[in-house]
Amino acid sequence: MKSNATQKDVAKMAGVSQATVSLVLNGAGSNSISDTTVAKINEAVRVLGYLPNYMARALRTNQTMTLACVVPDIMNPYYPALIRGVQAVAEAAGYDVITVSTDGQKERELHYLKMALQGRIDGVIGVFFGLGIIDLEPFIEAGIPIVRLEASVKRGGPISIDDFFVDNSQAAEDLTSFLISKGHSRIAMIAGRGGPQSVRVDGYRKALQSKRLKALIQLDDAFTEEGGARAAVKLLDKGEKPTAIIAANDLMAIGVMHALMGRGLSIPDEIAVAGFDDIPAARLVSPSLTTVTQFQNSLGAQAAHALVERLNGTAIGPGRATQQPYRIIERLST
Amino acid sequence: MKSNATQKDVAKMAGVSQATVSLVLNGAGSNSISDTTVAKINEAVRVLGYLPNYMARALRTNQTMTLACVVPDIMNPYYPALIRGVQAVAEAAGYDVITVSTDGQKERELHYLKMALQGRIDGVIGVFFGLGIIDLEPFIEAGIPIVRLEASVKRGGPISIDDFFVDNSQAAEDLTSFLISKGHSRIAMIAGRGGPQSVRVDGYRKALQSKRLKALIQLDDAFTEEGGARAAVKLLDKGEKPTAIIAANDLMAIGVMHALMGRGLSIPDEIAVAGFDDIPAARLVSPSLTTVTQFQNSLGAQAAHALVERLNGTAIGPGRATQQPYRIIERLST
DNA sequence: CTAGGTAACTTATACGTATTACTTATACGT
DNA sequence: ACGTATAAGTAATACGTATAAGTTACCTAG
Repeated sequence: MKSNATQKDVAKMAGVSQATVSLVLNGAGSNSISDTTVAKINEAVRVLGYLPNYMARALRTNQTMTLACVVPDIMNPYYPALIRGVQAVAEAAGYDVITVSTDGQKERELHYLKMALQGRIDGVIGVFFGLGIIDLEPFIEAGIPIVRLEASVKRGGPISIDDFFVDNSQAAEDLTSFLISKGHSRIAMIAGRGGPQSVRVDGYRKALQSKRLKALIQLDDAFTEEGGARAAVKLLDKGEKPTAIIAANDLMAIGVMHALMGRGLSIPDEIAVAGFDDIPAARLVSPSLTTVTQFQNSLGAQAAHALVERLNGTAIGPGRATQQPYRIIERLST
Repeated sequence: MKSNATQKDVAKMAGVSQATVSLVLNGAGSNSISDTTVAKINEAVRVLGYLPNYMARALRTNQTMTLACVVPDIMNPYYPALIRGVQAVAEAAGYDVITVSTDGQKERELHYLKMALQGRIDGVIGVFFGLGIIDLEPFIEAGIPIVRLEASVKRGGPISIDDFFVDNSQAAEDLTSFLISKGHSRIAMIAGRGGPQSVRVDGYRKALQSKRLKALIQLDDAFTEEGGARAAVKLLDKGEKPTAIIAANDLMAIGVMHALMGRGLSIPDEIAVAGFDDIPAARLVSPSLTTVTQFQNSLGAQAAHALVERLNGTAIGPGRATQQPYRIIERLST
């Protein structure tokens, strides 16, 4: 278990002091070190395979050049695209990204935020289900920049947290109106509880109210395919016969599709189905699923950009809230 | 930007020395510190909201309590399940897990391995496409435990890298035989190049040879849905008319299914389709996809377990190679 | 011929922690 | 009463780096 070469080792081999080694390795040419010395040091670095000790450097500089990307569930196909967007921008700016999965639990969200306070990360991009602005404020005050990804309209307060939000309520309203314009009048909604899900339900309600149509909502605890299937079965067992079903996310929508097929109902002829998120599987199911994309990749990239701006001081002052686009993607399920 | 409280601050508030604070916070009761002092220190910790500085501690102890899980592509639905398995075991053992995506590029794989040499992580669990045992050896010698996840039979050499492997060649052979037993005799295979893909092609070849059947292979560069669709179209355009198609992974299989549907061919009546990996979408497509699961969650868990054993010294000595199970999951596409 | 400027370094120190070696004071057995 | 053992803590140091503050030797302007 031979430990790594240190600057001291390099210095000894090159016949100089440790400080000189450090200067050569970091000094952006602004220092006065002779070419021959630089050459000797570089040679020693090469021979010894020197790599800087990350911990020592971070301790000294108080910078880790690492960001955390905090998401509720890495197994939910919505998030990997987001993460990719973050990684692309962050790495271009010289930051490493570590990804962590919280299950949407407040405790785990806090756990990872505390990693920042312990000096392990320089900043955080996150989708927070459990934490509100009050929980986040201490971190901001401690100098940890945070960028949030949100599902409803935000306004940007005095606290310097940047928000990127997609107006999910409006999106749900649009999607519902879209179905109405297609001739549907008995439209049901299937959703999980809390978070973005309930925001989407609100939008659905609004669209129906404006047309004086009746809302028909079936909730389930799980945001998953199983949850969607369960809710669909419950709905049908109640004797309801909607001509269209909106699910609060694609996983649930796919569950709904299976439940309907299981009952021998044809999609979209007897019942149309639509979802949210445009996960990769939405294109793959048959019939392909009509859904709403939030351009996750670009969303992640912009969030990372904003965070980097905070970190390098390009952006200061109060929190900015930026609206992001969505788009209905019509496929064969409607 | 107020910085965090340190042990020195705690010590001052409690009226003791920094060393005492450290002893109280880490000493597992084996130290002789009076109850009243312990109480004073704990109170000060609480009031100041003290959190240990991770970097300083890691520098001192040479341990980060962090593992890296290195996978080729976080957007490939095969991996999140694996990662979850790793996380569960690692966190139970007190380790944090960071996940990184390499695109299967040798350079990026090396980059993350070097993070370990820089003292940023204690050990690595990885799916390496670009790196061989020769590339890995220096890291082992530097004391970084590595556990590999492999797609073909490994034997466990003198170097203490632990391998968990699924015999993908045998799995492909079994899957092919399964289709033959279902009465198919013209079976085509669609695959990407290199890595596990070619191992699967080998198994397919073996099964056909033993029955004196002709192999029919169509390659594409991308392991994705698009790649699968492209290859299927090419195959059909050649005038081939297989009764079954095996794709080297589920994403490609789903692409194949779309291509076939696009041509008005019914699945499985005219052409049966099977894939590999049992990604979540495999259950969701219609018809649902016959595939081979590798029990990714359990695979990840076992790999993490082995790594933790290396880290705490429970396991020493030469590399162990452990075979892991697979299972054909028959669904409606065959 | 000297003041001072600069090139090319080195010395010393701090970051926050863990840990070893040392110092007291008190208790205890004989 | 004396030596020793133990409890309860402190002082000092090292981990590897970055950087501020010197220190030389040499060179040039006046």
